Amino acid sequence: MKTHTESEENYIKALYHLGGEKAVNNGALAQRIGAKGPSVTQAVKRLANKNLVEAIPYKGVKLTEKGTALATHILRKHRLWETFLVEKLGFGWEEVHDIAEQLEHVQSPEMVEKLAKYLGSPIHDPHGDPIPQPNGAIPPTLGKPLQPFATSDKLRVVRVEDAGPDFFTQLQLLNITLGSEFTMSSISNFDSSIQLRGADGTLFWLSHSMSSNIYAISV
Amino acid sequence: MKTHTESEENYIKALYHLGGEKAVNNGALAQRIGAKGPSVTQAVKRLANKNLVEAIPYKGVKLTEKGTALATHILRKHRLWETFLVEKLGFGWEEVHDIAEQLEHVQSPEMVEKLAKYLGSPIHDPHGDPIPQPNGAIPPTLGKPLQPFATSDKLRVVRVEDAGPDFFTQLQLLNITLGSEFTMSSISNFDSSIQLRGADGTLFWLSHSMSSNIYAISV
DNA sequence: TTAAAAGTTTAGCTTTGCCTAAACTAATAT
DNA sequence: ATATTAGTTTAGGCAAAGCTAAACTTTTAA
Repeated sequence: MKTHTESEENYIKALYHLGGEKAVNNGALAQRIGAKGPSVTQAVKRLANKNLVEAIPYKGVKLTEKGTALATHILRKHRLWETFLVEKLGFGWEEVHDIAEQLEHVQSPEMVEKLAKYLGSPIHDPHGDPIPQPNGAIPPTLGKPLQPFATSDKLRVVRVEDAGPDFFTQLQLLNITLGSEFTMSSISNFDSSIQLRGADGTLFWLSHSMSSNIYAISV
Repeated sequence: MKTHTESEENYIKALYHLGGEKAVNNGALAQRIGAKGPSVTQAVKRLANKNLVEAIPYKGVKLTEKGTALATHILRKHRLWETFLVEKLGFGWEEVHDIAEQLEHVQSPEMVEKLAKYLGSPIHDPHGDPIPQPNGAIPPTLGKPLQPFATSDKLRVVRVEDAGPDFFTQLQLLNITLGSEFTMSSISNFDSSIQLRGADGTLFWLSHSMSSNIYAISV
């Protein structure tokens, strides 16, 4: 049974995030991985030899079916571990990404499934992102940004973008977590900032850059 | 902040198990690591450059204080993860070693301490082996083999050696786990096999090779 | 005490994975 | 339409980590 290096897995993950099915160019991949162009060209060759990607020189790279399957499996592990770190160990949202990045490379199919069961077979991680299922199926990505909602709509926060530590700190200050419910109070025509009313009646404003990283559903 | 490769950590761990303070020779280390002599000689040089070991050519290698500290920290992680895998995920004794071997390389001091707390700050792992504490202190190694006990002594199993999958299977068949209590029924002068009586009155024999891997205390 | 056997190190090769500098291809702007 | 710029790939280097074969110590046995 073939196994993959961490570097290989990181390239596969990057390709999945950047393109999914579509082709990705050298530069984008290099930036994402944090390596230089030639290193990427070389790495892509190794991946192509293992039938994880298809590459056309000067044009771009894309995942094969095999590569996509590997990517979703790694993503499953990543998001299960993030769930573990937050729900069981008490880490904050913002702290778990780097640790999960290490844990996702641990190889043990039995452990992954036991972990999933232990966590209650979740289908969304602590950020609200879908957790790929054992068969590779991806649960629906929940919610839409706040802009489209209309005044006096009731909404529940179901997902947040990973927009860096400062974003998470701000969420914490505003007491916004997954599952929080609000009523749409008003939208500024000037700068697209949004006013929400909390369950306890408190009113507050969200800048556009905050609200565009917060996803909600109607309730 | 310096970090170490997995290979380096594996050598440090091997040295700790083989020698502790004392010097270890090339051959023993090679066997333990599963590499050939020249690879070991080379690896030892890298470790010496980082002040993790002291080596005298043709004589042997031993851990420095820094190396020992690293070894106990890795061992702490290993045994905490084993505890997690057994207590929380429901793995059997025999299955956890290889997975813990991967998990022990994950770097996150905060996670280690949160994990420890989550597990109830254990001082012994599922095999009864002591878990090094954050300051490097090693809790006492519990129990002694069964031979020294006298007929009609009451004893509790507190530790088992990792003597391979077949050993664990046999323990399972005999219904022996950590905490099991028995009465010493008799000892054969012929082949040193031992007869125990279980709490439920059942009598059974243990071969010498079984009993010498089982450690108990008087109760 | 010296010769053979056993163990260790050096020398030199391989792959992974990263780098810089130079060559090459593609895109864009006059 | 061509020349410059931007992006990509080759060429050649380096470190980690493994290997085999050959050289060199150390130990053991005649």
